[in-house]
Amino acid sequence: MPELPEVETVRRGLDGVLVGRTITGLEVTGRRSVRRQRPGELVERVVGRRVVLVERRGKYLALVLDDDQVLVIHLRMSGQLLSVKDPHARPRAPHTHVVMGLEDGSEVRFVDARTFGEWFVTDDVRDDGLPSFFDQLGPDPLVDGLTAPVLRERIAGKRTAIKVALTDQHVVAGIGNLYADEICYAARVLPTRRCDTLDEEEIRRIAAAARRILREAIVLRGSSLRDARYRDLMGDLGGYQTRHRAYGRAGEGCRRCGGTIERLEIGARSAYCCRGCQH
DNA sequence: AGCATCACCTGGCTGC
DNA sequence: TGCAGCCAGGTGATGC
Repeated sequence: MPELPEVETVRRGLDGVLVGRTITGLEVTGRRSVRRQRPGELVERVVGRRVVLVERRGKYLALVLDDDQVLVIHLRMSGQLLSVKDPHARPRAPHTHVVMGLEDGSEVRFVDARTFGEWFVTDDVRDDGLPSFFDQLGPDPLVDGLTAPVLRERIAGKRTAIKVALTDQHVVAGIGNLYADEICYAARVLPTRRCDTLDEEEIRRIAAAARRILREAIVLRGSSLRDARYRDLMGDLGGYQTRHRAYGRAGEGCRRCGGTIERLEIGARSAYCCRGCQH
């Protein structure tokens, strides 16, 4: 499940293969991957355009085109982008739903088994050339930074669990179920703690943990889990899964206090934590 | 308005 | 061994 570190890794890959190149073809074969507009409209508006910039906010990828439109891609649960240099030599993987052809003969393929991911093009952009709906997102910890005062202001007065707030893209952009657990664990705060019960020191620890963990996960090119099959643009696995301290470790020992990692449910989502050292 | 819950979707795993 | 049924979760809609 791609979150900020995985999407940022893919963005860096796309930056190398797309910027300055012209999109020579776009084939939409999946029925659900393009749903905000007719697939034919997307193809017509995008083909022939040159990519001038590849940006990211939270889990959204934004390909800024030379006519000021933006091609937006969200991977959601299982979406994968793959760069293929020699398309005829490599058969398309099952669940390939969109194929973008480039002027150098290479392709970028969108593979998405669960079909939650989506592509759409918009010309509703801000002064900085990025989609206007990005205004609805909270600060991106990597792009905008996430200081303790900013986090305090974003969660002020909230009665929800801190984990619910951290994974709410309107509060902070880019954190999903996995990194929220890792951040709460590193901050020694239970994911179930109500936002309005957190003191200054705890908020400071959460903000610091978010910055550190997301940065470290990007260095290791994201997390590839056993079931989900996240790979980067070149098809390589990430390496951060070996650093997980909470997520997916129910019943295993806590590496900090020797307690046991528990699996809880918060709003029908799993949450992993240690009651021994998170409070 | 703010918060909780549900629908969407299917590969892979569990258990009988 | 085969297969039914469950689980995973980001986002937007719906309900309270």
